[in-house]
Amino acid sequence: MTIIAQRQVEPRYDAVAIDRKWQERWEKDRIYRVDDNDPRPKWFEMTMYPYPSGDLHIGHWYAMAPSDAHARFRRMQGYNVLHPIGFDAFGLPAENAAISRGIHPYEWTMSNVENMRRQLRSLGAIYDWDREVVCCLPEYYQWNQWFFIKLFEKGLAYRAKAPVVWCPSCQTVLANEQVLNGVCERCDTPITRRDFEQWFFRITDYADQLLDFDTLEDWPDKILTMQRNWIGRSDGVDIGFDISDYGIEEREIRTFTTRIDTIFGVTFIVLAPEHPLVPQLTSESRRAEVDAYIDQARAASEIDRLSADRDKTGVFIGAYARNRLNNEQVPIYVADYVLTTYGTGAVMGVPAHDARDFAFALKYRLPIRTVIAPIEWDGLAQTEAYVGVGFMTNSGAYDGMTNEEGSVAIAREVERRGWGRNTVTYRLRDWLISRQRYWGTPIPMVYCADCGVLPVPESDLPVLLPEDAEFRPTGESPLAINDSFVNTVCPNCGGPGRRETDTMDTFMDSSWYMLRYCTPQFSDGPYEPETTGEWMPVRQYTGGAEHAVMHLLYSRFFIKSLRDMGLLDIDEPFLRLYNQGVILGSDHEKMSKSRGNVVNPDDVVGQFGADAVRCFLMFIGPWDQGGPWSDEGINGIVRWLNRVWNLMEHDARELDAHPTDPVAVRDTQRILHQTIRKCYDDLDKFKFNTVIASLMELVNHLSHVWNAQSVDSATWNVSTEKFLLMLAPIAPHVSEELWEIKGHPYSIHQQPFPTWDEELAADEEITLVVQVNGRVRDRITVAAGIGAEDAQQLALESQRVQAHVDGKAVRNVVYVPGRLVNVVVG
RNA sequence: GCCGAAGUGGCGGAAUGGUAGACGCGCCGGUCUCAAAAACCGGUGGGAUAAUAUCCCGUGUCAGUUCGAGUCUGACCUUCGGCACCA
Repeated sequence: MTIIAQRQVEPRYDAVAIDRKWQERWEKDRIYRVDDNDPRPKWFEMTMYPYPSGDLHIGHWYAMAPSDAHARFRRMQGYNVLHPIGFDAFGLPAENAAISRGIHPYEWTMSNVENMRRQLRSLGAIYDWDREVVCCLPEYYQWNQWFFIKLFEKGLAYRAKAPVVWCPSCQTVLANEQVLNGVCERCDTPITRRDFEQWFFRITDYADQLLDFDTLEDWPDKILTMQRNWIGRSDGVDIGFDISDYGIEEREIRTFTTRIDTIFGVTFIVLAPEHPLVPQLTSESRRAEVDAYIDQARAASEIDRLSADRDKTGVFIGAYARNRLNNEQVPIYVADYVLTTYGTGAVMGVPAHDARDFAFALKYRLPIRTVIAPIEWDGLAQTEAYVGVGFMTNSGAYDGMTNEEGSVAIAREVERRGWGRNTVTYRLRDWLISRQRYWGTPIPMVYCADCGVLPVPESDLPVLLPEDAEFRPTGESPLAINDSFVNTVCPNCGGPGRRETDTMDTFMDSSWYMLRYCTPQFSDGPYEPETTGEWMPVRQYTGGAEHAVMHLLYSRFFIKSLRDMGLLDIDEPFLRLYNQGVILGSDHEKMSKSRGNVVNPDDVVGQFGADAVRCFLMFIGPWDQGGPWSDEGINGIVRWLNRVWNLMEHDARELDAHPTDPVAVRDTQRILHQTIRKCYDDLDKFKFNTVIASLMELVNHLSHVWNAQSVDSATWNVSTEKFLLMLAPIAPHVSEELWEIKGHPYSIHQQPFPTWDEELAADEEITLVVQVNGRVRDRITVAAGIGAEDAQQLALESQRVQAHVDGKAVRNVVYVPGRLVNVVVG
């Protein structure tokens, strides 16, 4: 034990026994069971479900405890609240654990789920366990398959070649996280890329709809910005450069540009290394060099390739393309800063007006021709790319126009001549669904030599994941070597067929799990439409900001596609979103075993009880900012709950033996009602840290009046009762126990949240700050409703103000009602 | 690199453009005790000063807007998060 641990404050009540007592009682009485037919308005509040990694981390508590407090608050506001929990149970870690420990992924996952269920129960949350969703079970994943087929039938699922990261030594596909500095994490072999036929969802068909956030009620601006940037809509022109001289099928290279106004400045063309025209256009004398370059480029990650810091590299392929606007022949290069996944995979190089092209031209000594003249241009050679506005120059008939005018005019001309067209490009790419792995939902498709690619008939679902599959890396996709799985019959002709052996991305599971929570036992479809329609959309979603662009975009796409298939009549899955931050170790670093700063929730809950841990996590700081755990800091919360316990144990009748001070009664009343108002507002906004701070202030005040015996028992009883109700959502066990001790009827969690009276919360007197030239010089106590003239007069009469005015002329007096007077002199 | 966020006492943090540092930790002093812990009471940004009088400085840096800036604007510095097969 460390010195700090010895100084730990202990609860003065048996926290563990109270936790257990009430968790069992609530379970027995099923007070958190959610009834679809409850007449109160429905409120669906979800927190992102956890991956069953093994043990509940304090980070899970940080995500779950405050969201439970918020959901409890909504319950106390009179809503029928659905606040469910489940497990995101497919995924790579189960397979890694299986490989390293020889346990089947199913067993590893389900034993983790079992353990985490127990740990999650210790939170004392309002989860209705009858609605738990575990998505690696066939009852769940069969509907992934059902949805996949629906999307396929709708034309939203298609197959195309796509590169995967490949380890040539292990002969297996790697996830990005299995690659460390360009080598395989298992065997240190440099990685390569291979093209596989894989399944995609056409999320790009929904790009513009996904950019429309109008029907969302409250999402953080930063998430909207990240989604907007991720989708990356660019308006520009798709324009062809003529290559008809080469006698190949393609007669032009299609490029995409947002700066068609700079087309007269094109001095080269760059193709992505993966561009299909590269092998066809490369001259024989350049082929060896080009091929070597492509091999090297394909090993690099996209992040590296796009890095502007990195030296631009490329190779001339020995071919030229003609710029139709000025009939110039420009050289064609292959370079890895151009990506095949964006635009057309080819760009026109305009070094004078694009920073990347400028760096490239400098390196390969390509001409740099200014075609947009900056205002007050000195005509000298450029030392960097000029991306601003200006006048068209060196641009034939367009010279003298502003570049905005030139842009419109050139685009019109290009379109008229049939050389190109106005178009929109997105950075967003289609959603790659296929994973060459075992532990996921089998993709329900069959390949027949005669009939082609066919979906498994609905009546044959689910396509079960075979239990006996070899999931260790062998160079093949795990399901591909399982003959009894692969071999099937064609659903069309009855002849031999082969099953698809890839599984689905786990983001498929999380794209619709909110629907399953509404009617989790329903067996005739993924969800029962009527009840689900009553709960959906989710009114409040909480989770980490790391899901800003993938999960949250995929589920939005999913719901919109279901709507368009007539399966559910809503536009968005989540109306409000709140992102909690990250809990750090007490050393302010991310928690990790190697740093030794990991906090085990079972340990601290066993020592202080669930409520102290819940409250401390909420008290650390603003929930969206995260913050460091502190072994010393939790003492403050334990001490506070002890003080609360003390106060609640007092016998209020003792107060009536002493004279009552009307000022103390009025102060108590006012502070109580101000606290209710503050808690109500701040709980609504997830500002738990200030909720607890204001409850502490109320407790401090109640301690003072108890010590002074200055209020009557009625005032005391009203105050303590309302205090406990405000404590209930954040500390459900202690508040329930004290509620019982004070003789109130079970359960505190079925009571409404207290309301405040504005008149009782109002201040009669306020402190008016008096400034001279913006510096505080005096504070005067005045009636709350004081008028401007009286306030200004009082301020000017102040001795301290007079000393600073010091005979100088008063030029202005600013009065902010209820706040301050600022006397401006000089 | 691109995109996003954040910088306030010894520490976590509070503050509709209007008293900077609420609340808590820690620390200091006191009460209680044989003693310690716990508990309770009081103090606690820095500096000048005999002073709880008064004055000056103070919210990453430098400018700006304003009667008034932690808060708004611009530039810069630092730290953190995401970047499409971790989920």
